[in-house]
Amino acid sequence: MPELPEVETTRRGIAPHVEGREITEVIVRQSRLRVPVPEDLIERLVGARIGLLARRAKYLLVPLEGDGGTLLWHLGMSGSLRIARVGELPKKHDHVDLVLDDGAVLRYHDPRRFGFVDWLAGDAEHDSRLAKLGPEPLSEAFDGGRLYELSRRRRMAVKPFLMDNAVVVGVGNIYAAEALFLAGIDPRRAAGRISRERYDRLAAAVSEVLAAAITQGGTTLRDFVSGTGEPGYFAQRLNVYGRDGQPCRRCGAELRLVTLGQRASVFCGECQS
DNA sequence: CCCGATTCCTGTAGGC
DNA sequence: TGCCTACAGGAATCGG
Repeated sequence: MPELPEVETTRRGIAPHVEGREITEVIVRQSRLRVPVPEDLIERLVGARIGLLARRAKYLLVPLEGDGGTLLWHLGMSGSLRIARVGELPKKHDHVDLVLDDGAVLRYHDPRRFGFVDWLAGDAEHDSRLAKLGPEPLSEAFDGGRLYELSRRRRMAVKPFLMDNAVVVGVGNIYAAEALFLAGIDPRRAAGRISRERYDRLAAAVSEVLAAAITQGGTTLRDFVSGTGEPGYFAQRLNVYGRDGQPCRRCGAELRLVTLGQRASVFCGECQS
């Protein structure tokens, strides 16, 4: 399931194949995604040239040179973008193709259709979905002080607090669980009752786990593959996510499973307090 | 304002 | 073997 490291891995994988290329054809096989594919997407894209790819939170930004606007792409939880070739037959759930002028095809696959591709006029930063996002977790704007200040007098559990995109972006269920384990914090603790020192450790753990996951090419649980088709290897490094009932890698205690904010949350009752 | 519940969707796993 | 159900989850939206 694509979180920030998987989106970044995708961006890096496809960028060399699409940047500077002209879009010659657009094929939409399924327009009913999380956000419907814009009806005028094809006419807006054909003939446009792709600029430098960017990422904001879990959104992939595909700028179109000149006044061509920007594609805002979200992979949802089962989406992937990969490079195919013209003539390669689409598989089930291959919803959108961007055919490029060198015969490459940027192909969007998404069984659960929680993702979407939308078109924005002009600068993406003004889009309402992006405007209210918190800082990037790997930027200097994100630190323990921010977590501490925003959490005062808030009673919600720290794990859903950490997954709030207004607090910090790109931290989904997998990496929230992993960061809390690394920081030794019980995911059930009220966000407003955690000390500044512990939030410093948590912010460092978030940055550490995300950077490590990007280095490993993301986490492949079932079917995530990068833009060039390789799986990610971070799954082997997971300490708690998906490991309930198994022994803690640090102390050997049996990992526990609770539900927080409607999300499965695994933690070690000994190492996290 | 805060926060929990609901919704979208389909592949997979587990029970019987 | 096959049918059925529960579950996975990002983020918008709704309601208390």
